[in-house]
Amino acid sequence: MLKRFANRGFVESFNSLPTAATAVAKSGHLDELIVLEQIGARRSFAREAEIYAEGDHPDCWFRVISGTVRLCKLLADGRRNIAEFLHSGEFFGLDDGDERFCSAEAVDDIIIMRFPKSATERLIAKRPELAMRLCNLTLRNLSRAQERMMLLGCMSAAERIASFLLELTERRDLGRFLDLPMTRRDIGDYLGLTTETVSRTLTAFKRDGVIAIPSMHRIEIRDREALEALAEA
Amino acid sequence: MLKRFANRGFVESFNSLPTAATAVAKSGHLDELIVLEQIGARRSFAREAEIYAEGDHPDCWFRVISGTVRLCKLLADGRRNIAEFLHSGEFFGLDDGDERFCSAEAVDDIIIMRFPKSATERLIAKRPELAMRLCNLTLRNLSRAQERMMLLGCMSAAERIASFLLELTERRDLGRFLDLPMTRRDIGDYLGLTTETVSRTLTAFKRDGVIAIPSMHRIEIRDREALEALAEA
DNA sequence: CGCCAGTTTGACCAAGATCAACGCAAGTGG
DNA sequence: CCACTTGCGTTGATCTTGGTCAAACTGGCG
Repeated sequence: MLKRFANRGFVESFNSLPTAATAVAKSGHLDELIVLEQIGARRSFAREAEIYAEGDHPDCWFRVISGTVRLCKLLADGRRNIAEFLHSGEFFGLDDGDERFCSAEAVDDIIIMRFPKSATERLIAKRPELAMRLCNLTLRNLSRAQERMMLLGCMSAAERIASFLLELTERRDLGRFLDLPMTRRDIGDYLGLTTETVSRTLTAFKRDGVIAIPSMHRIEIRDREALEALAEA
Repeated sequence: MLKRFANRGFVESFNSLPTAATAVAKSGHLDELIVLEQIGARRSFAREAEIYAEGDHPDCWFRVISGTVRLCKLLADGRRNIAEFLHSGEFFGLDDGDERFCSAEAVDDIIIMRFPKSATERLIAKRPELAMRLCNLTLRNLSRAQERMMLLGCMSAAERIASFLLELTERRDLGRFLDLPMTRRDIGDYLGLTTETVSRTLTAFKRDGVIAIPSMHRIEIRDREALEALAEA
């Protein structure tokens, strides 16, 4: 298990951005990640299970080992927004203050690593660099959130879906084939669209030969150029 | 010490949330603010001036002393999204990585405090708590971004405008009267609406007696209840 | 085999965008 | 000091996108 931390691949996935890996590798702080591992405990959740609810007291944070997690916010009348999908290697739940800002739910069957806040704080007291590390991770998340505000505020349905597909391929580089563990409704709530519009747009992309849909939860990128043109119109 | 991390007094004052004054007095963290002050330099910018551009190398961060700042993202074809408005007391520009995620511009004439990144890092080396503090500030910003993704993804024009007006009164508690330093276009780009829709919606609110518009950049909240009902429909 | 949740498809509708004209107030220059 | 310009805001008419409602379809799974 610790072997995974010695490997650059892990570090990369931890931050899920390329520059993080080199930064960590150069700074020689791999040992901290191992320490972090020591205070973490594995837990698994079934599809659709709630990991925590909005408003809960945040006493720990998590890293996804396998599967996909969604962070949700609900409005009184049931309208839902998915703030973020988290894939394997990504972290979530590092909320400040007394209440969770979002709820966290398992999209499919998942395994996650749980880090108690108290143990993290003790670790930070010993190794203050870790605070800076967490700060940078949070800044990354903020930057992604800003990206998505742009998407929600400015983009058409087709542009949103194209961006979404490209985001997925970039965050989990699986080549041309992409699996979508989430439902059309999840995608809609993530992109500010209805299931119908998501479905129609995907069908249109298929008709135009941009993608293929071998099965409901699987998509093949057939024309990445076209998708990129659609995304950054 | 760990207790101090949990204490939100400083963070609140720094973000100019309502309880600011009392929180600072109680928390006894003024010393750190003073230290921070020592590495900062005052700078002023005229209305519409650019503080930094998207893609610039981030070598410093800022706190607003007076006036209003906007963080913008642009799409190739000119569509614009305003990621955030920053008012006096609030901080911005703490970007991770090699590039600014957004550009920063002065909405009106402003005075800001500039903190070089290098000096901040030296300060953090001496006072590691500061890193945790900055992390919490960033988490606050992230939480606000999530709030706004909900707004952009789920809400009608009227709900967005109502939320916007309430957000302003909460962030800068000036009683019933509210001044809007930004243009209708800025508001539109912040809320994912056009100027026309912003204008029409404000006019509708005025017609219904919810607000009054004594001058173009000034609004009076006449029926806060109604506004709150509209915002959280 | 039949049920059920999720998906797709179609017809219709409405919110907000777009296009266009006009109003108004703050400069600007003669 | 006043005509002129200019930029922003408001208002109205029309159009488009995506939402809504409803029905049919599909693929797992007991």
